[in-house]
Amino acid sequence: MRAKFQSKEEQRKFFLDVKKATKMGSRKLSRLLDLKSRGGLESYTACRTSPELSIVKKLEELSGLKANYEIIHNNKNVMVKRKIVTMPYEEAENILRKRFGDMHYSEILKFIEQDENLDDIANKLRSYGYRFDNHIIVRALGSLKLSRRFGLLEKFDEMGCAVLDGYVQNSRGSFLVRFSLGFLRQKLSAKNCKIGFIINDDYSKVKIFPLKGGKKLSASDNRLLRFHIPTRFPLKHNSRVKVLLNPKDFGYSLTDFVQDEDARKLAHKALERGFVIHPVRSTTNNAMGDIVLEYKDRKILIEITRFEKQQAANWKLGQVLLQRINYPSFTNFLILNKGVLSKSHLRAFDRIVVTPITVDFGGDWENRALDFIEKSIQT
DNA sequence: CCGCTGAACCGATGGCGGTT
DNA sequence: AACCGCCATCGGTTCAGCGG
Repeated sequence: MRAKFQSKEEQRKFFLDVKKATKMGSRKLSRLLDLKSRGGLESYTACRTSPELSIVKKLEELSGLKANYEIIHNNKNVMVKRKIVTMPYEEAENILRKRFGDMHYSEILKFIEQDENLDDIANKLRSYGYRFDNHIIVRALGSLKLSRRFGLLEKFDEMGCAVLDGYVQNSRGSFLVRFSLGFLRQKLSAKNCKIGFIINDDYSKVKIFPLKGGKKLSASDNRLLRFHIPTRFPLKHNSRVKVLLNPKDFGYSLTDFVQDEDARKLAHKALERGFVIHPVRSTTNNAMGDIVLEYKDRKILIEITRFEKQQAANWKLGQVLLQRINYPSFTNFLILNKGVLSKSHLRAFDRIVVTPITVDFGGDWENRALDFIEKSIQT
């Protein structure tokens, strides 16, 4: 059983008062109470833990003082819960600057960036002649480390970012965010890519960025990438977040992220002509066609198919209808071979406002398609 | 005040399986 | 290929206590 004081201050005051009243320090008091050492009394005085009830009672008897507390049954410790809580960044910076000075503080930051072990850093500081309480300093160091990782030092900026679908799940005390980016998976895991992340205000978007000394962006299986987010961030089990990343940060461009090969070719040419690639990546799942371009405030959804049989037109018709329904504000095009569409197909595409562009997929088909798109948008 | 240590806890990482 | 559910293990961080 433990004694729970009203506040840490009251607890500290009680132990100090007892020492004063009895004219004894922790050493003598511990001996009197038959304690193994005086460590416990020190911890109680420093409010690291809430005190054992029997000890408080004996101290009350000894000193004649009355303590104000409630009794906690079957609870080992009520004051300091066994839950890992990171020190706020500002507090950590304050403590470290005050204790080690600006110069050594920047050196500490360097150690953190190099992902040095916290104990190693503490020991290095000791080797400089500093003396300090591990309990506080290592926590402060841990705070610096995590604050960097959690993007607490960055501003949320989604300029130039690709937007991907992420899935959140609980995973033994932390959230696991997974997202699909097939081609990048192998490259990033080969590079042993470390990342930090930053979450926007309404917790709907997570931006990741490469960070030395960050956490690993690891592969979940053959296809998915994933990373952990601590439970201190209010995400939800089995929910979705948008995962944002700037391809440039990772040494890629947005066109590299285009999944379909023909669409990627088209995207390259389109960029040269002043089109912009829509940040939300087209996948088979979001029915956003093969690529979405932006041009003069228009969003242009393009589906590309090399099919030559007429049956293929039937199912493309269904596919683009789905795209029209999901993204009614977009302007839709279908790039395909000549002679695939019958007259009734043409009427159908016209009805659902999708413009077919026929090409031969040879020579410079990309620019010819883009010519067509530019022209049809201007009218 | 300070420093050390064992252990609890949790995050990171490696998987597996299955469905759409 | 994307989506989803879950497990096991390992090792780093933090806590609580002991003691200089």
